[in-house]
Parts: sequence; C-alpha cells; structure tokens
Amino acid sequence: MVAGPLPAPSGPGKDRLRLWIRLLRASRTIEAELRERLKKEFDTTLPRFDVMAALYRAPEGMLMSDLSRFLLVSNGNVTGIVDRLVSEGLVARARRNGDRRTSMVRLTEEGTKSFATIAAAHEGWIGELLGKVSEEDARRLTGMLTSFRSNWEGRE
Amino acid sequence: MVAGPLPAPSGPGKDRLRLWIRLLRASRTIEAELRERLKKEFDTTLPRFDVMAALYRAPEGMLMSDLSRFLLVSNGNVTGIVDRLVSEGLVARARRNGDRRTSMVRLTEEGTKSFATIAAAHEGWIGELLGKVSEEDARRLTGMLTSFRSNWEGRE
DNA sequence: ATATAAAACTTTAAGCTTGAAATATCTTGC
DNA sequence: GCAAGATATTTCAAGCTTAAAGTTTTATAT
Repeated sequence: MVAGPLPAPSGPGKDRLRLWIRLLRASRTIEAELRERLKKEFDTTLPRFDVMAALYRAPEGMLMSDLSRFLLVSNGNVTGIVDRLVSEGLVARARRNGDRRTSMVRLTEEGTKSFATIAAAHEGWIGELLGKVSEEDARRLTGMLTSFRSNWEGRE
Repeated sequence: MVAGPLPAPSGPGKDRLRLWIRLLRASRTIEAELRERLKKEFDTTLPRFDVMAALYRAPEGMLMSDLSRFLLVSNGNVTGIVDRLVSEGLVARARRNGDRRTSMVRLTEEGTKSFATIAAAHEGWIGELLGKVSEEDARRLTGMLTSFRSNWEGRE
C-alpha cells in the first residue's frame, strides 16, 4: 500500500496508482510526525485530538453516531476513545430526556481549554510540515481533493 | 484531525491546515474502502497487503528493518504481521550466515501467486476510486506530493 | 396493545500500532 | 582477547481499530 521504489510501473492506470501511493505516504509521514509531537509535547494521541477537535466545533455537543460518522471511524472505536477522555475529565456525556438511547458528548471546560492550547501548536506544526507547499498550490491541491471526495461521499 | 465542516477557518496558514485535513480525509476514505474490499474479496488486510507488496518488489528478500523503514511503521509492528504471514505460508524467514541477528524475509511461491492476484484487483480498485481524477491531474498532484515529501525525507 | 423492526450505543474478539524494554549478535577500541 | 557500544530483532503493555454480536430504547404496523 505504501510505495514502490524500484520498478516504476507504467501503463494505463498507473498514474492513478502512483498518485494513491504518494498520497498515502504523504499522509502517513505527516501523521507519524504529528502523533510523535502530540505524545511528546502534550502526552496525548491523534485519535483523542480528532475527537476533541470535532467536539470543539460543536459546543452544543454531538451524538456518538455523529462523531463516528464525522471522523470516519467505527462506533465501537469512538466509544473507547470517549471513555478514556471522560475518565480524564476532558469530555462529558449528558443523558438526554428525549431519547434515552443517546447521549450528548461535549468538551468539559478543562477539555476546551486543553484543546485550544494543543490546537494552536498543531496549526503551527502543519504550517511547518507543509511549509514547502505554496499557499497557491495548497488551494489548488485542496480543490482537487475536494472534488475527488465529492465523488465518493454518500456512498456505501 | 479529520475535518471541520462548519466554521471554515480563515487567516494566514489556514490554507495549509485545510489542505492537510482534505489530504487526511481523502486517504482515510480510500483506505477504508480498500480495507473493506480486501477483507470481503480476499479475506486479508491492508497491513498484510503492504508487507507483501514490499516483498513482491524484492525477490531476493528484505530485512525486517528494511521493511519497517520502507513501510513507515515500527519494528515491532512488522514482526507481528510477518509472523502471521509466515503462519499462513505466504512468507518465509531465512536465517543468514553472515549475520545471525538478521533474517531475509521473502514471499513464498504461494505468497507470490496470491499477491499477484490481489494486486491486479487492487490496481483496478484504485483506477475506479480515483476515476474522477484525470491522468493529467494525477501526474500534477503526484509531482506536488513528491516535492513535499522530499522536504521531509531523511529527517529525524 | 403488541409484536416487529429500526436506531443508538456498547461489548467482544482479533488484529494493528506504537514506544520502550529486553535479547542476541556483531563491531570497535584498547 | 575483551569490554563497551552499536545493530537487528523480538517482546511487552497500552491503546487504537474494525466487524460482528448484543443491549436498550424508540418507532411502526397491525
């Protein structure tokens, strides 16, 4: 999945395969760097950061299913991550009156403060890691990736 | 990490942040789709496929450390995946005379045959999933990602 | 009303992943 | 030769991840 250095494949469709390999390597490289920094500087993990980032944008809270849909991960996965965040006091579950199956998950005050700090560092890291990409290229690339994505949304 | 639908951040550096979010979402979406198909059609996983793909390009075999460096994952991780592939008869470890710490890992005949089949399907899937990206755009994007990557290689 | 289905979530088992510690082997400097 | 350090790999504990199965609650159709 990750690459192929030697033979340099050619033929129809090979350009897309090569694109995918590069895409995957780029994101894995950045992801690894972010994971390491999150651990070293803030003693947290990428999945925790992801969940908190989602909640930060939804002060009113989110359902578990909203979270898993948004983060593109399974339900059970989110359960575990939220459990740990709750036990650390960064996140709270609030039972709802209307539907007792669901609970609204939101950042605690401590969680909000904590995330704001981490997010600021995170944005700086991204600026550093993607520093070689011009703002112009960044916008172009973003556009291409967006149009690709819309090709896939709502599937499955 | 994965996205931000609502506020649409703006300001200096936000274009790169947005690019990173899109990059990550795109690769996660494709990865999830590939994982699902590998499981359903060939009863295997992405990590196994990654390892086999690396070995397929190195008929003479690879050291464990080569594998982990190439795949951008930790040593211990590769140990487990190779263990499972060995137990399934797809991969073999060969002790070396020169250096008894190391072993050459390579695909068995069965592993080679198995991988060839899966790889053909895989390439088709990528062509399908990235179908909306023109070959021209694919090359341009690949170029941008490559230059980004070279910015990072050899670090740490 | 009451069964049936649907929805939201949690639990479980298996596998993936990391970073750190442990083993074993090789290399170097004396 | 041999201690000290460097390399290659495995082991370990903790956490992440998925798919599938299970639980509780709500909605729907008789």
